[in-house]
Amino acid sequence: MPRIEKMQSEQERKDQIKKAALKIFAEKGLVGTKMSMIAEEAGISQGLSYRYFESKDEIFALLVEEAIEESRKAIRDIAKFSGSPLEQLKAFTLQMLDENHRLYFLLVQQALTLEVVPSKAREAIERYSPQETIEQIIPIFVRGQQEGVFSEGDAYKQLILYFSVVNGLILQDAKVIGMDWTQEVDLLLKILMK
Amino acid sequence: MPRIEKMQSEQERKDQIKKAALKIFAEKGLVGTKMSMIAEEAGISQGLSYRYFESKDEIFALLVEEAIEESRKAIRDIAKFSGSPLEQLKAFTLQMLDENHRLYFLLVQQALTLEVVPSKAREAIERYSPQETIEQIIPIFVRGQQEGVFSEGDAYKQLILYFSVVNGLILQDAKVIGMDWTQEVDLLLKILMK
DNA sequence: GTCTATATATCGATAGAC
DNA sequence: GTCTATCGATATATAGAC
Repeated sequence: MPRIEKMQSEQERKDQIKKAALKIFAEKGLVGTKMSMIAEEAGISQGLSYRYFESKDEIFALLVEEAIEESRKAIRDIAKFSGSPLEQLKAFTLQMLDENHRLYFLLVQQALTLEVVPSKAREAIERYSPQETIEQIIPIFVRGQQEGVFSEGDAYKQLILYFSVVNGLILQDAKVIGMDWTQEVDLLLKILMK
Repeated sequence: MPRIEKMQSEQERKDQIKKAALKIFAEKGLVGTKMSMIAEEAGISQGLSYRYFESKDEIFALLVEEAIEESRKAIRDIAKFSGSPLEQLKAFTLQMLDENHRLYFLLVQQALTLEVVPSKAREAIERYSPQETIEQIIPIFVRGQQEGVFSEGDAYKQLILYFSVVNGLILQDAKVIGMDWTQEVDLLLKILMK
């Protein structure tokens, strides 16, 4: 008879470690994160993580892949969301700024920018280009342009700028003085509007 | 007779190491930067840096202080710059995005956000609050409001958002697809405008 | 399964040869 | 003045006790 309870526990343990690791990685980056920090955050001993994961790099790569998948999912969701182009972009922006998504975005940012990443994570990151995100949003933006809501001109260029701005805000949010950016999304969207 | 040539060489060596260190620190952060990376970037051996600087932390703290001084100088310059409030803010923004200033801004960002910084750098950073930057720009912004160029409402809040956005762009710039943000400053300024 | 103790690798910093 | 070799500290990863 299979001991389902035990299997659940193992998965829960893994999730517990991953959750702790995500928080620290997103804040401190790969090299800035020590396994002892992850262990402390998870409330376990330093050595125990290695019963559930092979290495620090493996955990990092795993989280990066999850983060990218989450990002893709967020883009798919925006298409389903019924509303004007402006409302769709606003909803997507709010989702990016959402507490649950922030850590993932920060992690990808770390992987994109800050360090020599493990080869597994490197591969995932290379497949995941900013262009990929933008290109899926272009149709929505163009529709907004046709309706006279968004500025004319190069859609790709404007969206790259916009999402750089949002990404930048997420990066800042963690540290800079407590401010609820979600209230300010309308200001950000002015970048794109006529 | 003093050997001026030798003294120049020593200072030049120091500057060479500092320049290399700034580039790596700005990209990788304090813990992500290895002394071997700095040495390689400067084209010297790993041990030689220690003839010119006491420690990695000392170089980092030194650069942070220089960066903050540069930032303060940029703010002083904007006041001297004659022009409309909009032109002044545009000039300041362009200066922030300028290649020569970017690395310094990135470094301060690293010190503000990513890690446990050496106590010397910590002190400099604590004296240098984002508020300090904002508060000096508020008068310019308010003048623009009175002239009907900028949006009404809380000047502090709007400027915090604006500079978070610019900081975010600088952070992205290093890695995201080659794009000359300076051409897009007018789009950014729309955040502040009516 | 979890912890403590330890082997191994890496990096900051120093010493010594040239 | 610069490099190479090495020490000491710290961190990753493993081994062994419970």
